[in-house]
Amino acid sequence: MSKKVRVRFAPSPTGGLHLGGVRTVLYNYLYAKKHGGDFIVRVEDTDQTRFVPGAEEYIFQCLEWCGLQPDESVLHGGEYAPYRQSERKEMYRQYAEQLVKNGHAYYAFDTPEEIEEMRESLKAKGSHSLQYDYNIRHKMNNSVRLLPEETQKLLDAGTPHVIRIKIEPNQTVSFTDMIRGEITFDTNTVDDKVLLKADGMPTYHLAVVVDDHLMKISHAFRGEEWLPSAPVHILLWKYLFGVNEMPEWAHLPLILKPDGNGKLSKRDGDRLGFPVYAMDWTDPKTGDLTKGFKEIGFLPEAFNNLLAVLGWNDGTEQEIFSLEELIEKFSMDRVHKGGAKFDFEKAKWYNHEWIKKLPASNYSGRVKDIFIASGIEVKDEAYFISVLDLVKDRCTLLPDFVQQAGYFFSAPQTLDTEAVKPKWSEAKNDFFEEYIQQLTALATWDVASIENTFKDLAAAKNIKPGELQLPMRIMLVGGKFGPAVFTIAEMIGKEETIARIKNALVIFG
RNA sequence: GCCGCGUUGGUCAAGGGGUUAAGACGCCUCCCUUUCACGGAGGAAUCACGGGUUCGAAUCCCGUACGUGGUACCA
Repeated sequence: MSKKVRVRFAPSPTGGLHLGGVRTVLYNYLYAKKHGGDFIVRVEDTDQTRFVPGAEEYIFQCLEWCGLQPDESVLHGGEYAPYRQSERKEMYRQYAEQLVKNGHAYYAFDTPEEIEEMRESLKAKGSHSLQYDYNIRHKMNNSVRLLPEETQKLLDAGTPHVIRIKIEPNQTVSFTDMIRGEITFDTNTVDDKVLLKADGMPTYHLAVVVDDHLMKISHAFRGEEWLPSAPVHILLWKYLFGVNEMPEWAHLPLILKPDGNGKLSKRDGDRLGFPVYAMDWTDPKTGDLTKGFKEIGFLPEAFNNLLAVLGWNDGTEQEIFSLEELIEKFSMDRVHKGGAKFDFEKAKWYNHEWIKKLPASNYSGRVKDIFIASGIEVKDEAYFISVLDLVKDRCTLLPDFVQQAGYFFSAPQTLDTEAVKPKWSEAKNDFFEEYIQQLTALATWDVASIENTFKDLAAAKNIKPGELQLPMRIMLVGGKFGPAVFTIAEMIGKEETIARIKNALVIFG
């Protein structure tokens, strides 16, 4: 029972990486790391019709951004290679044949049209099951009905065929799910799933069992959408390798759309204006770009955090967790059974918390890129980071820094004159004219000097300093936001401060 | 239709026979700050429904409703 923990994430490289997928990765990763095990990524590319160029590389880029590196994968190697199912194609047939030999599977020669016909007639009869199962398999074109010679003849002639699992009726299949406990199925409701397709590729059902066995997977975590096909997998384990060898299962709850009902999909993100994919994904066929969490300005720390607690918590009031803490505290039995609606507002809150929590140097590189893209030049790295640290309380998404810190690097393009003009007066104008003089004469340029000069002069002019601070802020910042105004003056320097006041005076006057 | 799984404020959720049913997001009010945030104090808002079991049910059991997933030679 002291089997080494080995878990796997098995994506199908068909497009963008959905946040639910990332959460599955996360839970796998956390479980593996907590128990000193291995995290494997196996590419499930058995459907050649759904091959999408670039999708596989993209998935690994997403994992890298999240900091969830596999121990074994297509990219990272490992002793159970290859990790791409298309490259393991030859391995699967023998298991399928073995099942046929043992009477647990059979060859089926039905064409798609014939199957369609079968369903139509079943529907016409008012049957509530349209499945290819024990009820109808002896009426179909397969080796259950055919004589062995007939079957052999078709096989020899190279007739296209699949191999289907033969589900015995009137049985009960049950297993223990780490999250849901005992789950039971009646085999009468399970259909004869295709195991090996006509093109020789396995379906997911065969491949997942064979590969989990070959790769010595100890725990299999996947989305709840797989629950209905679990009995097929259990049976396969039973017939092929024995249920004692079977990994422990956990079916993770789904992530639902925020409004209405149903699984969260890319479409919902487009419709509601938030990302669903981890990173930007461009469909190579249509050229359509779908925005990712990374690109709209999320921090990987926040992304992991918010995903981890969407369906899990440690039982305390803690909400902010680093990856290390998650590894330490994660446990599958505290994962929820029910699906959770995704709340983008809360997601943003997590990012805000992480921006505040982390030193700006942690993400200054990314912010710098955003600045450059906005046409703002950053020359002094240390100054840049100190500015970011000063304003980070005001930023929820990385691009917010452009608004919140841009004026430290270039004078505001526009001034919020409406905030000043109604109360503007000759006296205030005089104050600033004279303030410029005094600032120019200032020996030391620091917050205290700038502020004291301001207050002394205001007192001398008999104007409340408060009435002058907002204009001063608009002059330097352009709007009603930002940290203490004298701190800003200190940081942008004497020359720049005076220049901005002068410029504003022209506009206000 | 059939099968599986689920259901605590608008959302994420703690609690698993006796609690004033935590906390967070969002919303509202106030304090701090003559900016915006941060921070702090407060507020509105919840156990899907119906039956049991029990002295006592959000908690256990059974139904119902609702939701959700599956029902492919897709994963």
